[in-house]
Amino acid sequence: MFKAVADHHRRRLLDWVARDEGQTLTELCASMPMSRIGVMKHLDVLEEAGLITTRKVGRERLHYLNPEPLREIDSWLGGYRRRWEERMDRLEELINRTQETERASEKAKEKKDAEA
Amino acid sequence: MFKAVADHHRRRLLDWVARDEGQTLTELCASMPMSRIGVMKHLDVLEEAGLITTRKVGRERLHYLNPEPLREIDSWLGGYRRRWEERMDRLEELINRTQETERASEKAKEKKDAEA
DNA sequence: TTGACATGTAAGTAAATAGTTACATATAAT
DNA sequence: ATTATATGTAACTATTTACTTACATGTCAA
Repeated sequence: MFKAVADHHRRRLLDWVARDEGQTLTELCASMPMSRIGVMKHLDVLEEAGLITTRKVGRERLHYLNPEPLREIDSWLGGYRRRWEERMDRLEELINRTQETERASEKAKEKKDAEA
Repeated sequence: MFKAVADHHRRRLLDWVARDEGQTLTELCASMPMSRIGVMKHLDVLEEAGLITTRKVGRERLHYLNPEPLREIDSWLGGYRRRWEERMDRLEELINRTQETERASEKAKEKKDAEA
């Protein structure tokens, strides 16, 4: 599943399906820079991963999104979300400290200017 | 980058690095079911993707986490998070309706029992 | 029913991936 | 100085991936 969305072509396809559900194969092909078969195979991979479902209507195949499996990625990411927030906090703190230093040296300069 | 974490061995390695930063190559190897070179190559991929950084100290190489690039995955996922919550809501609603129906038929049964 | 259109299957290919063994180098410890 | 430890590099192999072209089937529409 992770591998299914690791490919940027497949992510684009999934985004496309999500934006407008019920598209046919040929409609989806139009947005991709490759042969119909290539697109079909990517869609097969997405379906295999459970990220899209298909329904056959007459001679065409319609594609629908199933976002469910993506929760797995989300929950894996969960543990790391904390980490980059921590980093962000540290960075913010650093910026604050830098600004304090700047303010301090500015004040010193003002004082010096006043003395002169 | 997506491809770097698409592999479950690499995800495990990354989790391992995250849990205890500053581990050496051989320490990390201990947790993996493959040769040292195999592990090294996976770590190289993770480093290439910017997910870990390394520092050489003496004869050993220490590994540190950099969670930053994972934000890209998080933000890509963002658009879909809404989707599965919607689905969840619909499901909940369905459950509520079902329970109402059950309550209704239960009441009907009570009434019938009372009549009898 | 015949032609056009949408999809499906088979088979082949070039390149990337995931792993290996064998050997080389650099540093620490005795 | 020698030996053991930690890492690095090279070269090779098997499998998977990401495509392709050529052909087959199924369905709509005139």
